[in-house]
Amino acid sequence: MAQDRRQVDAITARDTDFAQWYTDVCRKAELIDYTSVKGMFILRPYGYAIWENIMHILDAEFKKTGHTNVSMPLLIPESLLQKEKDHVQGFAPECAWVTMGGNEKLEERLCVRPTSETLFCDHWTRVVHSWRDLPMLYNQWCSVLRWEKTSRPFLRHREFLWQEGHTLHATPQEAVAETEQQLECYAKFCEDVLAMPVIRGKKTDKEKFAGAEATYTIECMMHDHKALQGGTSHYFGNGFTTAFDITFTDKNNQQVHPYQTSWGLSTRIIGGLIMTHGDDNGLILPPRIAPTQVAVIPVAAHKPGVLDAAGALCGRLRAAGIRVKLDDSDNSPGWKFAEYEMKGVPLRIEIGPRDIENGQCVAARRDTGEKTAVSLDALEETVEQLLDTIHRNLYAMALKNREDNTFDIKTPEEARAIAEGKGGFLRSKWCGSLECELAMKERGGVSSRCMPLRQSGTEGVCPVCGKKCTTDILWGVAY
RNA sequence: CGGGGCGUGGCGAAGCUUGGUAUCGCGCUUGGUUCGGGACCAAGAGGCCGAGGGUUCGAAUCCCUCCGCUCCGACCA
Repeated sequence: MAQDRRQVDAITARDTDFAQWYTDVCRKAELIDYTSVKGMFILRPYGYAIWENIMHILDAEFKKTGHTNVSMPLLIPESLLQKEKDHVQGFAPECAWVTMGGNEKLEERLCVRPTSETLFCDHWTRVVHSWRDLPMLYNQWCSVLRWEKTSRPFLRHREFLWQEGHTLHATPQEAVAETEQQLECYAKFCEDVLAMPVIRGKKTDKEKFAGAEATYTIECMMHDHKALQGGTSHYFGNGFTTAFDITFTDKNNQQVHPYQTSWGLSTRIIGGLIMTHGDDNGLILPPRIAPTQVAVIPVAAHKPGVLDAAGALCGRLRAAGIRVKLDDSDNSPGWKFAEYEMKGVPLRIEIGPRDIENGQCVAARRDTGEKTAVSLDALEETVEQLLDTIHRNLYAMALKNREDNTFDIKTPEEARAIAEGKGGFLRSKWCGSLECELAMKERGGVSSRCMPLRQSGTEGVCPVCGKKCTTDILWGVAY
């Protein structure tokens, strides 16, 4: 891997200062711009193009499982937000409020939605009557607002884009199955499209969503060994539906409360993408999500035949369904190489007079830097293979990073030593008590990430209280 | 919200201690030569120095207030 040579001075070296590297990449790859309001970010065309691809792919998946899109209001009356007490306690500290309409003070202040459970519930009280109305399988693509104190591009915006799925079911079993199905949908998406290995797990009571009965998560490890929650799926039981008095008549002619779920994935995942795959030369985008999969660079473009050959090559790739961009600007080839590396384009193709003579082009992989000559006779197949190889290599490298940095720990102090050193996921047993979880934070400096769905089933002892228990849990430092 | 660093053409910086005509690199524009890892030459354009107030004959520079960015904490599905 020829990655030790940094081509782009403008980007801080990743291992020198990871946080600065991250910010540099967001800016230099033209993903994001700052605005005059703290915590509000602009997704520039290239950044938004990544989100558009995420939307298209996920939206199609949601529709395969029967979900439909809706659009809910931006504002929530305070009285509505307060109907479920755990929920309002969780969100009230970070709500922004509208108090004026024109020049007049509003009778009741309105919260800018931080999440829309209450809006969906309010709607459902009016439209759900019979078991025949269930399940309700709704989703919306929108932005929400949370008044965060500190903000970072993609990882923590005050306003961020996401999708929030909200569903209602006749039985708890059905609702739990929905929660699990959507978690798996996110996990597959991360692995198969974003080349991000994830751990499917369940949050502890302390870490679960305000108002939820159970919260499921996919946890990803970033290159700096910190954890990022990639998406969540919640099972609500009938807590909200009881608080909002949503009822339906079941098959036995009984009035009962339905069971509810919600699940969300936000632009934060783009931050995860950057921190999972990026390197010293900038962003690296996995091929299946990259807005541009192949950048074609003509070399000595002024010489006869070069631009034509480059154009023909692009046409063939485009016809094969590959997202390709021809850069015929008058920047030098070297400038273009650096530019597309910074922007994480997975594959670059160079074509110059020498190649044309030999009936070939040169393909350069973004992940390894490796250059190979590609015969024009086998162009489409070779490019498709290379893109596929890049996806698998990115996944494998991310997985190796996670496996190499996951450690078994026996005490909170052992956890602290690792967390304060190189960091990583820390694996132990857990007795299930809040006291021990808090002690891990206090003495170990780590928070619980999740209890993996795939449990070993073995018996061990809680690292804090020493009680015998079987639950596997992962700890770590999170974004 | 606490502690540190920072704010000067589009970007990155120097100038501030010791007040006196706005400086450099990159980028941008035009023309020419180049073109296989961020090319070169020449000529240009572009800045009420984050905002507001004060001190002074005079403020990028000194003093106060505010805002923003950033890092570390706290907080945060």
